[in-house]
Amino acid sequence: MGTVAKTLKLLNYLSAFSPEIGLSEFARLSGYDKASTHRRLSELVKAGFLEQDPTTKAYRLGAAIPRLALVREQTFPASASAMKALDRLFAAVQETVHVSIVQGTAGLSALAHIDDQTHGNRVYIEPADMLPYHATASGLVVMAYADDAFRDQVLAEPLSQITDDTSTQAEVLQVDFEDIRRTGFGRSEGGYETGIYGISAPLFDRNGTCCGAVAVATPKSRLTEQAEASILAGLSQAATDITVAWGGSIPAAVQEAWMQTKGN
Amino acid sequence: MGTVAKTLKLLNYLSAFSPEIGLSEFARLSGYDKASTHRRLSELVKAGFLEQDPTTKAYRLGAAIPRLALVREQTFPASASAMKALDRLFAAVQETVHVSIVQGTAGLSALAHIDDQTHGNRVYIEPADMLPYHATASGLVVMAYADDAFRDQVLAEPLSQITDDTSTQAEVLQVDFEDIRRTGFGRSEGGYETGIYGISAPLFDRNGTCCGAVAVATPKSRLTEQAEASILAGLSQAATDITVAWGGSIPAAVQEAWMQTKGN
DNA sequence: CCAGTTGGTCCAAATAATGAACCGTTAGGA
DNA sequence: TCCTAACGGTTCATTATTTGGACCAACTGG
Repeated sequence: MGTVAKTLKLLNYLSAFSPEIGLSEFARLSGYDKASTHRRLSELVKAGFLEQDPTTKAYRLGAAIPRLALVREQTFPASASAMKALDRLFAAVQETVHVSIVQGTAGLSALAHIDDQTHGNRVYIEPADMLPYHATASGLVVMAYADDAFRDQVLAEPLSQITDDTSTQAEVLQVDFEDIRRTGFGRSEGGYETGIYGISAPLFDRNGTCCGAVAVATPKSRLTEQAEASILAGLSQAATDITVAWGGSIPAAVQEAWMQTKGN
Repeated sequence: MGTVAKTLKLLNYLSAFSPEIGLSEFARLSGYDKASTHRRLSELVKAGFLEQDPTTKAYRLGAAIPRLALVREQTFPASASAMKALDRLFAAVQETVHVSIVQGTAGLSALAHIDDQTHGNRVYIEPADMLPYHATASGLVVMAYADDAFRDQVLAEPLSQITDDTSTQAEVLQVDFEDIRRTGFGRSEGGYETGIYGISAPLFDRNGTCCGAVAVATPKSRLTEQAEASILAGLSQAATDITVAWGGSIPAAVQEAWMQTKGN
């Protein structure tokens, strides 16, 4: 692994749950010594990717981040266009919805979300949280439409048991992937949070690669047949809208799968 | 310069004007050979900071960027809180307004902006664009309140002549800085764009460091005495609001300077 | 068909990263 | 009060990585 990769990996330890981390903690998390870790952190600070609290000495994400995000969003308004489609989807299903994008083999991260505010029993999405591929509807649908090399790489690493219902065996997941490819929708029943049912549809970039997913999360109790039909229709519409807005197109195989599934 | 710094510098060549750059162009811009540049770009792609168009082979900002931006914005909602203050400022002055933050010695970058839509003759802000310290009202006010080491570092590099009215002599700027510290407001008359008058106020972080600026840009023709008084009042209010929202506070010296200036 | 461009690769030489041991400081406990 | 253990940070001989000239294949315009 190159020096740059080791250095940038440090940024991944920062999250909404631990937005500030000190030197020793970084060293422990990364498995490197304090000297190397300190030099790496200093370089990230110099580049504006981190900034250091002068009193607590802890490191947090720096000013270069929002700048680069603006450049990307202005060039390629992924977030804005996703939000428009999410608005429509939310209006149709009245449940928590979100769009997430592939972050290498590490997982998916939520790019945009609308939280259900109407029901008492609702699902929250933690934005910028890394979602595991094997335990979420979004992750499963991305895996199902990813190329073999990517899938093998993800499955090669140990799959964490997040809830009692998480599938951690590659063989079981392979069967799930076939189901997903047949229906065009990903599903996860309590694999990430107990009692939460997730349904997802894949997003494709201009190269035809599956680069993310749009998903609805709902307590299983509210998932009537009628609600599910509305969710499936909304998801395929949203996935198409977002994919087109991103310059891609839905593969014919996926469109056919959707037609068949919704026809039932 | 460390390998990481050289690698991350590549990201700075991407902007709203050239959102995609190829290998040879990167090598030319960075002054390094193609072999090293290629390895660096590949590492950034692996880390998700860049992605490569498989047909044109050009590199653009990757999916890791929006994720980190969300983490930062969720931890520390700089953009959201700035936007609230900008809304009020815009309502008061009815001219193009923006908030920009320090990006090391490279310049300032716009974090949020509201463009004037009402007038025929209006000023546009290019978000995520790097604003030079010596040629903008925002840059000048930051320089005036920066520590000597930072100011010397910026002035040590050659100052580009952007318009005919740009001041490029350090001695002239030093006088400007004294004016700014006396009034509490930065000013630039056509230094960045001919005919545009900029007025700015400094923002301070929790360490008391000047970390950005809020500014109003207007055609000089609309800058009546009355309009200017309204702008100065709006700017000091907005600067205070944003600084407080960011966990900082306006130094007493700046508050006094504002009082005196507005009292005239 | 050539000259000049593009993206990308190879490998010996040059350079930068590494980490055990170290320092100064702070915080808590006996 | 002392003692211990944590913290952030630094030093420097050892070690591993980066570097860049030369090279290749592919494409483009004359």
